Amino acid sequence: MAVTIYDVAKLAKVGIGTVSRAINNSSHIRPQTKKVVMEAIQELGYTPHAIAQGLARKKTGILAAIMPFYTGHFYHELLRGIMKSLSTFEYDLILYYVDRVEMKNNFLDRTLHERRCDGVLTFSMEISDEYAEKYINAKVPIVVVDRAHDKIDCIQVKNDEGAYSATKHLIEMGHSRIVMITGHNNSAPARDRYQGFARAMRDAGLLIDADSIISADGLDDPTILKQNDGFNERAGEMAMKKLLQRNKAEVTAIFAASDILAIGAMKAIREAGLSVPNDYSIIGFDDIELASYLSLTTMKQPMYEIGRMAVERIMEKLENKESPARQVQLSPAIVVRKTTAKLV
Amino acid sequence: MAVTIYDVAKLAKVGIGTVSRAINNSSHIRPQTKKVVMEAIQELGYTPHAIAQGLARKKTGILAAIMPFYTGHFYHELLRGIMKSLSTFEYDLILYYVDRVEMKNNFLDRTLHERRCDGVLTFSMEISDEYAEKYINAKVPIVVVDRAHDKIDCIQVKNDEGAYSATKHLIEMGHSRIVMITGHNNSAPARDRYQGFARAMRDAGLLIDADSIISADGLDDPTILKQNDGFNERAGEMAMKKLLQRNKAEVTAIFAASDILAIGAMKAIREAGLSVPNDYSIIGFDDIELASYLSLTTMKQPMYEIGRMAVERIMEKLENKESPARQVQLSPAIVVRKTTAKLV
DNA sequence: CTGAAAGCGCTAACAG
DNA sequence: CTGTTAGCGCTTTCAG
Repeated sequence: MAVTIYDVAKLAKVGIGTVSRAINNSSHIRPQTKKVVMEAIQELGYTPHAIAQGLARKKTGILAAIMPFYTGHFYHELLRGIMKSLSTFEYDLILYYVDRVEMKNNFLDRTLHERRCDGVLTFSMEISDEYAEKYINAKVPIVVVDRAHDKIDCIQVKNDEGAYSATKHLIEMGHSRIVMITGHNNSAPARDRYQGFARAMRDAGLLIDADSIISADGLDDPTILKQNDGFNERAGEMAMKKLLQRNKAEVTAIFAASDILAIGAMKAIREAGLSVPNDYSIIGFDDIELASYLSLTTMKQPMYEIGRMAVERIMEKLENKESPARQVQLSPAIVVRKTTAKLV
Repeated sequence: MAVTIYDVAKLAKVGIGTVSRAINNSSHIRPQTKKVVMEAIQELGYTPHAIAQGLARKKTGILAAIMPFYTGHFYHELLRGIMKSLSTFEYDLILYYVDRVEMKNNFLDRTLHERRCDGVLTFSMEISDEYAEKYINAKVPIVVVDRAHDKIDCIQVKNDEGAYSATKHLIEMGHSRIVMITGHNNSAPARDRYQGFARAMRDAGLLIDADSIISADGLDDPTILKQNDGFNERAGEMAMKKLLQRNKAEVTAIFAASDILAIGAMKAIREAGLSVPNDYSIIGFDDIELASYLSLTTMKQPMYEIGRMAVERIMEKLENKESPARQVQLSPAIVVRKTTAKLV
């Protein structure tokens, strides 16, 4: 058997309570006593049993991160920010990867009841009012990333504003016939980004109608919708193909609601023998790693920063469970590369 | 306070032992009794306290994954395989992200002593004999991924064989002046891949000398080595620049020991006003996501599969701690895309 | 300041 | 089959 607090106590000739005080640097212990205990700990190579501590302290030192599976691009930076920040707080992270929607509630329930973690972070997942309430009642701190909820803490980018800036950039480049390519209409980012797009168009006095938007919903291939709310490469490709067939309209620019959609669209453009930005200017959203390699102009979401903030926020809530919910919104920044150009 | 096993016992009018039997589907319980208990559990919405279970059972239901930080590319697929497989076994995963080498031993020690997890997976990290021994003595199952050790379980790709195939592909395309660009000479994959490269050259009766390899070690910029053992984009770029300056040699093909190095090299080639595969054929190693977007010919490492196997192997060891260490090696497969061409 | 003792919530003998 | 009890290893009163 491994060495326990009793072994240390025996060797140091003190009670186990004193050992506990020594390792939890309690102030109620004489420096000299502490020294003796520490030496015994050294000698035996003792490390507290995390699970036993957890049970006694009623806290685990663990956070849960529930995130969707499909898109590696986005989440790596987020994770980096989270892990970096977490190490400051001496907390560990359990990863729950959701690859089918049905699993979502399962994980939410587990974090709610199993008490394996002290708090939870969710990513790009709608949280229903029902679950929001459950978390509040159970007093399990939660922060929702990349999605909004007015009753609980959340951090996300200003989707509306970002879409507005993206569209405005296109307009400033001289484009007036602009089409938005987007994912599943039902998803919150799709809706918010559409609002920003439409607002920018209206503000510039430009025409906007049903033909101004091609969403994954309208595409033939039904499997397209399944993956990542329709924000996938194939959806972008199919949407662009659809646009290319509608050759009547003199569209000159595309606002893609995600980089992946933009990449799919560019593929379709290339395959049609056309080129970017000569035939079409295109701007994406996210600034995933691929974007820089493909020189895609896009709206940058500060993923690393968001990850960091999410952790800091949840640590605050862990300190003070009564701290009222706070909705944080960050502004995405435009990154101009080579897929957008002045209309000649 | 949340509902405990005592509440359930009281409501079901049984002892807590019986409740325990019911939830752990023990065979020593009358179906009728079990039914009553289950109903009580339903009614109260009881979920066992994972930490308390862990303490009593002496197992946590958690695996630790210790992985390096810097390269998102490689690890996403690996994680997917792991998580997918893990869900089959009802195990959770704690992620330890190593972003400075000094942290490595810290995490190894923690998994060894803290007993927060039942087993550990390490990735792309050399495990010293000292630690290997510690794991064996402590009887904590470990499987080492993407690195070898003869005393403990490990899974990796045949680096030597992969490099051989890559080089052979170049040779079959008619190239004879081939240079290998690689990371830190000290890293095991760099060494193994060099062996494969050299063997292929020799087998084809081709010249191989000091000029045939440019490693990150020989590069001016010292920061290059820091990141990911010299397997980074900048190192690839600098190495290629160095080669381009050495214009005397009529090198026509490059074997890059990783895709990221290849991408860096291609950048340098492009910036020199040359092109791939016209001026240089280039093949990478890994088949990261970017590779397909950039049409890079490369050696594919079956990451998802490796992740799956790592989990399966560690579950076996969890079942049977005496199971002898096993070294598994998978063959990488060539993926021919557009950066390699016949020499004309 | 420090030792003893009472839990934390559950599992696993041990009787019956 | 089932209730009771003794831990699992640690924290935290509670006396002293």
